[in-house]
Amino acid sequence: MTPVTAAERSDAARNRERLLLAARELIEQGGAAALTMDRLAEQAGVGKGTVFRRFGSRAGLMLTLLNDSEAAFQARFLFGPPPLGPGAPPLDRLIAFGAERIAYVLEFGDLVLAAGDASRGRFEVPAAALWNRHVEMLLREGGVDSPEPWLMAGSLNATLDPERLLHLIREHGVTRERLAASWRELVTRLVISAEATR
Amino acid sequence: MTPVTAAERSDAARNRERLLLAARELIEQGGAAALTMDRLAEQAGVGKGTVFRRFGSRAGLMLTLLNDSEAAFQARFLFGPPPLGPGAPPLDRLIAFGAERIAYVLEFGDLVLAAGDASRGRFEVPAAALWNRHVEMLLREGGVDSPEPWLMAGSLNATLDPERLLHLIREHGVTRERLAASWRELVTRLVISAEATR
DNA sequence: GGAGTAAACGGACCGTAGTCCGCTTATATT
DNA sequence: AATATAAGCGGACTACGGTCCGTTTACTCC
Repeated sequence: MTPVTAAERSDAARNRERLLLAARELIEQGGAAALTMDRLAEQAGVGKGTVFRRFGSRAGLMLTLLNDSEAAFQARFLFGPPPLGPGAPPLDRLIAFGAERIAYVLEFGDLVLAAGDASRGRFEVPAAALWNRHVEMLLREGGVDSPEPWLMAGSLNATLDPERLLHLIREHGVTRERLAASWRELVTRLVISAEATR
Repeated sequence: MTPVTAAERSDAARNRERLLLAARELIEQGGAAALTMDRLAEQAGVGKGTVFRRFGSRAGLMLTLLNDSEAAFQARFLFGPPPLGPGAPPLDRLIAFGAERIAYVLEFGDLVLAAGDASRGRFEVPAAALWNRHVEMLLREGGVDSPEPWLMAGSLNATLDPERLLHLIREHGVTRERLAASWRELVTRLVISAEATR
């Protein structure tokens, strides 16, 4: 039986495994900065062209490396237990969403940063569209009836920009808790404003 | 009389003029993308090392090129006529501030983008600290008593991130007016929330 | 098994930002 | 005017991300 999508050639599959393994090794040793495309190719015993054929760009590679944890994060806010997942009041879910994003950025810092370096900008990340829709939905449920909910949600998400968060943490010593509290204040005020004008 | 700060050597001054002139020429011809450090050095008839000695980095050069217009912008919101400058209600000034920033980013698009590429991140831009303080002040005057006004102001400014704005405009066809309206809605809701909890 | 073919491969190559260091020159001092 | 010196200069050099294209190889069909 011929597969609908052409099957991956065996050498391609083998090289993908090698590359992913080598990438994780390099990062474990020297952080994301130590992962250059040349070194990766060498470490994996593969030509440089192969690396780019596989992942498109350095940012694409980082995205692939983050894929699992990103999927897990998405599953948690889409289907997981409250307050992050469904079942809790929208404001609580919004607050939890921000706190979890901050924790996520903190955990994978450099990787997330490097993943955002795609030439077409860090707003092309497919996941970003999902976060936007999620925040948009929670805002609407929270009574924040915006004429342009998509833009409003985008504004809120811009607030969680990894570069900004990491800059505040690393250069200004701001703690994760303070960032989460600031996010909480922001979204709470929005919901309050919706209640006030009802 | 010896100047307090060592005077600039005459050849250095001459080269600075040459470089700035050449930079504006290159940008006029082919946009910011056409300004590479090698080309700039060649066009100005100086060595590459001189370019970097003068401006530190490509981002530093862009910052220098933007210096005048940035100073003008600052003067307008600090001392200019209302509603941007002092004299108008804080909410009106906030709204105007966002609208003007958006217009600014739109006008100098690529330059602003390139200026944010500094290795140490686009939050080191000295001007950013000023915008933050300004927004912080307007929030306080508007009754938004935040436990961490600095972070709250930073969040709002993150919303005006040039990369985000330009992405929305260029890739999604969002107009300046819609962006300004979204900003207006955001800050208005914050002020409303302050009034509601008074 | 052999031939045909499209996918995958590899590494030389390019353009870029940024560094380094031996040389040059403007300026201050006498 | 001669000298000293530190600021300035230039361009070869490096590291990096990304592209290109001639060559190799896994799979398919007979």
